[in-house]
Amino acid sequence: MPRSPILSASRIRTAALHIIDRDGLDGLSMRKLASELGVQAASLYGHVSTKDDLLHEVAAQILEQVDVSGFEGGDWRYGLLSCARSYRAALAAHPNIVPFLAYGPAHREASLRRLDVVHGGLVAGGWSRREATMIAASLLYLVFGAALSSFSSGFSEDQTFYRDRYPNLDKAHLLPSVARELDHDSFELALEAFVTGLAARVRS
Amino acid sequence: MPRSPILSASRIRTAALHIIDRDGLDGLSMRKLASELGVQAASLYGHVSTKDDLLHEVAAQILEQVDVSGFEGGDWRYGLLSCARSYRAALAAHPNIVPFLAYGPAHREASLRRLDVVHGGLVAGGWSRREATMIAASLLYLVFGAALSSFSSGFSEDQTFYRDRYPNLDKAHLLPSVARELDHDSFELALEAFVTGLAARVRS
DNA sequence: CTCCTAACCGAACGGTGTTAGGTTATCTAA
DNA sequence: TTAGATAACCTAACACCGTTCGGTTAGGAG
Repeated sequence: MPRSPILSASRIRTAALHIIDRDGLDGLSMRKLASELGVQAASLYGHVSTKDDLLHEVAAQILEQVDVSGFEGGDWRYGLLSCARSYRAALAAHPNIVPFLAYGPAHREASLRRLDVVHGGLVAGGWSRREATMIAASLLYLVFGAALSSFSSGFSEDQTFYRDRYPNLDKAHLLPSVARELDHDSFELALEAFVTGLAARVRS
Repeated sequence: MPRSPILSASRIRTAALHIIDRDGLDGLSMRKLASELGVQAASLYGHVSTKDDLLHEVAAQILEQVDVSGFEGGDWRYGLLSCARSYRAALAAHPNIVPFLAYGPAHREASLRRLDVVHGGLVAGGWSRREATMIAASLLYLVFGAALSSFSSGFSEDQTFYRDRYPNLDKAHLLPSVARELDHDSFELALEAFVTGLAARVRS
């Protein structure tokens, strides 16, 4: 073999994700990525076919961490809760890439595999196929909505900005310092209310 | 006054939204926008400070259509349901701009004004301020999640793609032809389950 | 020692958002 | 009627982007 490679698909993926986490999705450029790897931009294309493709690979890597094993016990409620929490945790670890992840989850192998498990678990739990599809979709709504429109990255650090303008919002709990906790609690509230509502529906 | 203007902020906004609806968010460039307005790209900057700013103006215009008057009757459940439906309808009318809309809704004047109303309506309905904040956040999760990770733009038209690969997903109801209806029904399911779950919580 | 070949580089193409400075057309004031 | 003011638009350019083509280089295989 000629020349030992200093690049690899895995190293590129790792560096790309690091840049995205640090500089945002728009902060990732092939030139910057190459530069941080000690290489010229053109060299990347020996390992990655396209920037879009690279992003999909990074996306798949993140989605691999979503755990749907909670459905194995046969309890669809526990399956739903644990899967949603795992999903959210995976997204919350890399919030900057969520907008990309949210675009067309149904085209992603890793996403479909998990969706299939969720769907199967729901049907096994007594839901119709159509209902299972809708519930799985709702789960994605919640998870992606929570990861995307989170408070953490939403409100200004300057509390006085909200004072007088929005009488109901001028509260300390909107400060970014507690926003992370609020995001978590809001997601838990939404998730539990959703599952509770589903359970109520199955009983009637 | 010199020379009658052929450009205006409003005309630019309208054309921009039209391009976004037709060609997607990435399909909007200042040069293309200018071209469709019969003008050179630089001319746009007399009416719009920045492309990002233009997008925010378009976003605000869309958010203005969200109706939160449902809270006026004093019934927080109805308020929540009607506001969520109105919100989703506004987003679903222009799905391509949703990824931009989802990014930092808390920085947008129009969004905050509505959030304030929702928050107030929930507090008036007996929820604590913190609970009201979390419920409002949950509502955004649902609405943006539904608008963003919708089935309509998710699954392949080619049904055979899913056959054998994902045994639980190989169903006719995943076809894009019915995906729009499925999206709507899934959102309704999620929304009603969520509100039902909240009502159950308030009763206990 | 030579050849082969994979890994990387330099330079370029067409595209992007944005800006500085110049032109043009119309309205106002003398 | 004409001169000036000025808003609206344009030309040209900058720095960046993703991507490609053709070349160079380093190291193992014969």
